[in-house]
Formats: sequence, structure tokens, C-alpha cells
Amino acid sequence: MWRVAAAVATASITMEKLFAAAVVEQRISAAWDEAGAFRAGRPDRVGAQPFCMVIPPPNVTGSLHIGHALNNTLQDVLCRFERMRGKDVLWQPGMDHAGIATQMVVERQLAERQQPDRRSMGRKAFIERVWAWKDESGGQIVGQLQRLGASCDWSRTRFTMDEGLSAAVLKVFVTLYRQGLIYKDKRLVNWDPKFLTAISDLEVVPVEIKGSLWHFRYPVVDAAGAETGEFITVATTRPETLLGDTAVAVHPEDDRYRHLQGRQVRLPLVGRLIPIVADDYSDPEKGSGAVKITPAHDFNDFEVGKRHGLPMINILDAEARLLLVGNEAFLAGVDPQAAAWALGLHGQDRFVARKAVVARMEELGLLAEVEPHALTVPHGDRSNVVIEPWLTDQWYVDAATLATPALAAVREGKTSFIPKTWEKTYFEWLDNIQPWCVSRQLWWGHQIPAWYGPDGTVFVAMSDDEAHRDAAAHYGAATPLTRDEDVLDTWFSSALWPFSTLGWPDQTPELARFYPTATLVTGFDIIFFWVARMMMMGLHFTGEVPFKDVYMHALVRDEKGQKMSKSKGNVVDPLVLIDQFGADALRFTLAAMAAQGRDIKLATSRIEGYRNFGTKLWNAARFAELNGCGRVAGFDPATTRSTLNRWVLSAFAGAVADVTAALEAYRFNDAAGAAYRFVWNLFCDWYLEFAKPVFAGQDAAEKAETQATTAYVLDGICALLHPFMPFITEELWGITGATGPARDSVLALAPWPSVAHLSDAAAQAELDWVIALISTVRSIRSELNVPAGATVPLVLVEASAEVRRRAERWGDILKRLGRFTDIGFADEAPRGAVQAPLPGAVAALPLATVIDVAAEAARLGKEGGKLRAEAGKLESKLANPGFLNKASPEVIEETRERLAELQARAGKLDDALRQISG
RNA sequence: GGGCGCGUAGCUCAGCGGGAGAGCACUUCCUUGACAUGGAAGGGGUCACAGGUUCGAUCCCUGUCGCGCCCACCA
Repeated sequence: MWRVAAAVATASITMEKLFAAAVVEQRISAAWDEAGAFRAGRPDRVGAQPFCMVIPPPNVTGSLHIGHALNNTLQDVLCRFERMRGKDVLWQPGMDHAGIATQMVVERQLAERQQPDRRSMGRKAFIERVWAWKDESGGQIVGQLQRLGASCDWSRTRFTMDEGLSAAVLKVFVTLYRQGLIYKDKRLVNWDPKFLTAISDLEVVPVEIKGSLWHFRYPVVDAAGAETGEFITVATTRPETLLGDTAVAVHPEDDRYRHLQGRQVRLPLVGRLIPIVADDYSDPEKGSGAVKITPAHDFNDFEVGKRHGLPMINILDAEARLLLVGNEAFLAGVDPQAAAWALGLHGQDRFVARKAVVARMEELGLLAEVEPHALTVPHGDRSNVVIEPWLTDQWYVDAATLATPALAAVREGKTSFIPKTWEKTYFEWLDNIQPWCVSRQLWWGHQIPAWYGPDGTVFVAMSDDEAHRDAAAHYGAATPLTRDEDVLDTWFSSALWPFSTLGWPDQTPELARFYPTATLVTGFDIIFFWVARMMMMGLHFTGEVPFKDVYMHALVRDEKGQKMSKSKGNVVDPLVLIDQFGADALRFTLAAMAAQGRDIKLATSRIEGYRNFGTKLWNAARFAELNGCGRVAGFDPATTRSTLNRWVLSAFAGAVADVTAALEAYRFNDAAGAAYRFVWNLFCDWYLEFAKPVFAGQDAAEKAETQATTAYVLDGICALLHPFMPFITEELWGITGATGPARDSVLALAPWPSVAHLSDAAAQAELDWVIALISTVRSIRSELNVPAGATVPLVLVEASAEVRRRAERWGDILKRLGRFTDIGFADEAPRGAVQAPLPGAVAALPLATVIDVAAEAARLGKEGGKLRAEAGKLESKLANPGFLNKASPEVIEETRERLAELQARAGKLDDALRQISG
């Protein structure tokens, strides 16, 4: 006996009251690393089913934001779940070189340190400098992901600019070029005048601007070029482009302008004669119905210009300043005297020029009207400056051709989106896909493998040598070449991520084993940037889809539902939350809130609540330790005899089934909820309370079984919660593993519970009754203000045989939790007793001396009223022939049973009311 | 202009054809040998509004209002 007490005393000092997340997390991370727990291809997983996910590679410049936290929590939940289910898991980590973002960071750093800028230092030195930056301060996010608990195989970390991935990029570019799926073209592109590079359609964001619509009068001229006195009015939001106008367009059917079709106007400020053309593009409903055409500076006008063979006059330089002096296209057919004022704008910024043009037009009496006008103006998503449509040579991917198999794969179900609603978005975009501009006028990135001969002939090749060999063959002699200066869009290499990280273009064992990957978990904001492009590239180069499931999670937004962004200042830092509440609490919150199809508005009160959940679990384990609930070698839960133990095991089996099913269906919130409810509301609230009298009791066998069961279920809880709360569960696993049979492995590698056979309906029914009795009595005591410490007798009236058996079997527990002095049976309730109907008996509490009769009468009346209202609804339902004819028999039967029970309870309440009043 | 989604307890959110739920907040009681980051009990909701389908609608359909997001070439 004293030995047990000693053991308890020793045990009691082992665990602190609270889980020290900050200290433990680091130690646990190190333990996982030590165990190689996250390595793919572990010897113990030989022959196991592979499970692979690739991480959406964070930018090398990035630091963990709340979106990453959600994204990686969900991925980690899946990986840990599958790892525990015995699969050979590869969660492939890595980072993206993030062309513009990284180049920006380094350029800013150079400026801050007052060092020579990029152009002064030259390309080679600058790129070396970027690599140095990367080695020194890039990739902080890896450590931050580890703090979150991400179970990536960190030994396989890749970088989109590393040697292998660069080889994949090269191979893909050259192959697509030779297949005619990459080509060079001169057309309007989205030009970023700040970063001095082309960007893709996706990198352009429309920004709502309150601008103006200026109406200008252009003088009509006759065949001899003399002004007729008539004017045609055009409206524009961009007055400075007037200088590049090469036509005015009217609708062919517009009677207002029919007589002007084929005539000319003299372009104000410039003096150029330009035609009035008829084109469907012109919308009679908009503006004046006549529209100025500037083919070199507007995507629509470009098309109009092509249709009518109009000249294209580019009036802007790369930095969006006016380029007029020496501009042959601009000067063609222009009298320099007449255009002197305009030429004075040379070198001015576009917005300065805009004001000047408006002012000048007003002076000349050619400004007909200015009206306020709301419009959306394209901005660069990173530079945040107004994007210019600008005429340049760029490289394009024939996305439409690559899209066809990508569309088919989803239509045929080879890849599924979860939630399915995103498939529509995916189809919509791919059905209308435009050529993808992949060249960027940057230095940091994969340089385009194209070389130019002296006459401009292009040689696309795998290497400098190959290009020169091709050139020599082409020209018949060795010929000097210059390499294309441009680099590829960052997303070009990201598009290859699922197979390039596995070793492609080499046929590596990893590629064979893990490709196609199982699931991609990502945010819907990059469905076009990334998901669709991986589908296109994956299918084209491997012939297989890159992933079978795509789980699109929501965005984490601020409380107003706004996307979090640094510029808005509404970001929540997950690392701060981890410091404050622990990684487990943050993870559990994110998983619990990750309901499909809805954005997450994060409330810290919920994180706090789930931190408390961790504390609850911790203390349950502490309680178990205090009560000698050690793990028992060879313990078989299927052989437990006590109903209490069979019940908790059965409930555990239910919880495991629920969590498993929910995770298989990517229903993270349901999975977290099911685990939470079992641990707190069943295991802690009831089972451990029920176990207390057993631990304090004399039945050694029952006690031992209950101790073993507690330890067993606690083990199972750790497993069940591990995908969500890896740190605290791993720590508990270690603590409980310190005694008893040795652990086979860390929890991260332990098996997922397999307990379906422990289900026991009879035990569940019995404990449901016990819980109902206790809850009912507690409620009564509280409502009647019975002092919490007071104990009273319980009399079970008209108890069925089963109720008698149960009451006897659970006597100790009932007395303790219901605060009964003793439990008796009677055919009639004692005088003045408070009564509560239960299945199979009426619980009577002789409280006459303790309670207020009027309060009890009120309670009974209120309770009865509720029951009768409820019963009334069911009665009218059952009186409805339509219901009886058409509802399913199960529903009708259930309704009848519920009604009968309600009526019985209401009747007993009436009896009690009569008795107390009489 | 197209498309998607959302309006459920004071707040943040689940649920979604047959008995309105969670966390936090609130009220009352409890420092009883796991846990006060706790325990017990309780208050609080015509499930945005209006029609329709159905025996039955918070849930399905239509419309209205409010909010958010995505796509699109609006002079």
C-alpha cells in the first residue's frame, strides 16, 4: 500500500500544471529531427503506400503570415494523419526565388547601404549579390514553418533556382520552343514602368480610381486639309495619349457621324491629319459615340489599328515619360512648327503631360467638357504603379494548347477540386486563356536560353555551346552570338514544381514512387497563377496529372473580411500567436475553422479557447499519472469487463471513426470538432469523474482495469489529436512512455488507432442513462438554489427492474456526482419531494425542508409548459394525414415515440405539481 | 457586364429537408486532492426579407435587400 502511495507522490511532481509550449516545442522539434521522423522512404515504410504532397513554395523573401500558417497546418494535418496510417509520406518542401520580390529586396538594401546600384555593378555581380543575400538572410520562413510543426522532409528542401530545378526549366523551355509552344512576338504587353519589365495579365490588378472623363473637340477638315468648322468630340480618361492618336472611330450605323466616315480630322496640338474610321468597336452609347484611337497605347485600339492598317505611334519610353523628340513615328507628317508646344513635353512624366494637355486644350477652346468618372485602372501587383500597354518583343507560351489536356483531366475526374465549386472557376479561366507572357526584363531568375545571331536569327538551345554549334551550322561558320537578357516569369519554374522537385527530367526513383502526388493544398488566390499552370506543365511533360486532389482552402481575412496585407496594416502575425498561445493552439484553431467554402475571420478568443483545450488535455494526463494509470503491456481493450470502461472505449471508437472519416473528406473542422468533443465533453467531463470513485474504491481488479483503460484511451487521444496538436501530444507520449512497456517510436510515427471493434451499444445506453440522471438532478438543485455542498437522498419512484439494477451498479458514482446521501426506491414519491421524470423512473428528491415550495411549483409549471408546447407540435404533425401518408415510417415511428415520452414526462410533472400544491 | 460565395445567439463561426449548435462574452453558484487557462447550472436566436416547392423548410427553388471576392477591353 505504501508503495502505491509513494509512486503517486513521485508521480505528482513529474508534471507541471501547465504545458510549457515555448520550451517544449523546440525540444520536440529536435526529437523529430533526431528520429528522422519526416524522412520519406524510411526503412519501416518499405512497401508502404506512398503519399506525397508538395508544399506551395513560399518566397525566399517571405516570412510566415497567417495564410501560410493555415495552408501548412492543413497540409501537416494530412501528412501526419497519413504517416500514422502507415504510409510512406513525402511532404516536399522548398522555396521560390520570387524574381521581382527578391530583386526588389536586394536593390533596396543596396540603396540603404548607399552601395552602387544594380546597373552600376553589372549583371554578374548583382546576381552574385542576390545569392549572397539568399544565403545570409533568405529563407527564414523554413525555420518558421518548423516552429509551426510542419513535418516536411527537410532533408529534401529545394529551391527554384537550384541546379536541378534550373535544368528542368531549361529542358521545358527548349522543348516547348521546339514544339512551337513557345514563341517570340511583338505586341502590346502590360509594362511596369517602375520595374521596367513586362508582366503577365495575372500580375495586373485593377484599382478603382475616381478620375475624370475629358471631352475633346477635334476639328474636321476637308479633302484639302482645311478646317470645315465642324468638330467631332471624343472622350478620354487619358488625355496624354492624344499625341499618339492615329484615328477617330465611329460606329458604322451611327447616323450622327455617318457623313463624317472617311473624312479626316486635324489632331490638336500635333497637327497630324488622321482619318475618321467606321468600326464596331465604337459604342454609340458611350461618351460621345466617337472614340479616339491610340493603337500603341491601348489594347482595344491596337486591334482597331490592325483592322484599319493604322500607324502605331509609341509616344512613351520605358519609364512612361513622353518620347517625342527624335521619334520618327510621331514626327511623320507633322509640321514641327505646329507641334512645337507638344514637343516641349518631351521627357515629361505621363501624368504631368496629362495635366498639360488638358490645360492646353482648354486654352485652345477644344475642351468641351470634363466629367467626374469612376474607372478601374490597371496597376502592377508588386510595384503598385499604373501599368502601361506598351509595344515590345516578348516570349509567349501558347497556353491555349497546353490548356486542352488540363481541362480534360479535371472534366474526366483525374484531378478533383475540393470544394468542387472551384472547378467552374478553373474551367472558366482555362477556356478563355490568353498567351502567357513569360519573359521579364529582370536579372534575378532563369535566363532565357535564346541566343541571337548578327542578323537576329534566334537559336534556342540547352547550352551556350549548343547554341554556337547551331549557329555555326546555320551560318556555315563560327559566329558570335548574344544571349537574350531576359529571365523567365517566376511562375514558369513554379509550374514544374511537382515533378522538378522529384528529380525530373531524370527518371529518379522518387519521381516513379511519388508522382503523381496525392493532394495539393493551396489557397484559391493562386488557382490561375499556379494550380492551372502546374496542371498544364505536368500533363504536357509527364503525361500524368500532377496531383489527384486539389484542396482549396479559404483566405484568412481580418474582422472586416478584408484580405490581410501589409499596406493595409491589418496583418496578424502567426509567430506572435505561437509565442502567446503555442503552435498547437494556433493549429487547432485554424483546423477547427477551416470549413469548406468559407473564409476565416480569425478571432484570438478562439485561439485562447483551444489553448485551454490543450491545458485540459494536459491535466487529464496529469490526473492519470496521479492515479497510477500506467500503460500495461499486453492490455487488450476488447476484454474489459467494466461497463464504464467498455463505454469509454466505445465512445473512443466512435470518435476515431468520425475523425478519420472527416479527414478523408478534407473536413478539417469536423475532424477537429469530433476530437475536441470526445476529449473534453466525454473523456474529461464524465469518464474521469466516473473513474474517481473506482480509483478510490476497494475493487482492485476493477481499479486496475480502469487504470489500464485510462492509460490506453489517453494514448489513443494523443494519437487522435496528434495531426492537429503535434507538440503537446508528442510530449505526453514521451511522458507516458517513460514508464511501462517501451515505445516503438515517436508519436509522429505511431499507428493511427484501429478500434472499431470496441463499439458497445449496451454500455453506451447505460451510461447515457447515468449521465441523464446526474444532469437532471444537478439542474434541479441549481434552479432551486440547493447549496452546492448539501447532500440529499434520492428516491427512484416506480423504478423498472433495469433502473434498479443500474442504480445499484452505479451507486457510488451517482452518490458522488449527484451529491446523494443514499439511493432508495419507492412506489410513490415522498411527500413534498421534488420530482423529475426519467426513462424508467421518476427521480424524487425529498427537499421539502430545503426548498421554496413556490419556486418549485414555478419550476414544474415552466418545465411542463415547455413539454406541452413541444408535444403539441408533434400531435398536430401526427394528426396530419399528409405526414402519415408521405413521411418515411422511421420518421413517423420516431415522432410517436418522442410524443409518448413527452406526454409521460408532462404527466409526471403534473402529478408532482399537484402533490406539492396539495 | 459576367461568375462565385456569404447574411444562424452580443462577437467569431459550425450545421443544412423532420427535435436550433460550438468557442468566446454574459448571469448565478463552486477555490471539492487533474485542470480557476477549471467545474456546475442558466439567460440569449420569428436561422436577412418576400414568395414558391413539400406532409414538413434555417436547410431546396425564385426574387429582393445587404456584404465580400474573382473574372472582363468599358472610351
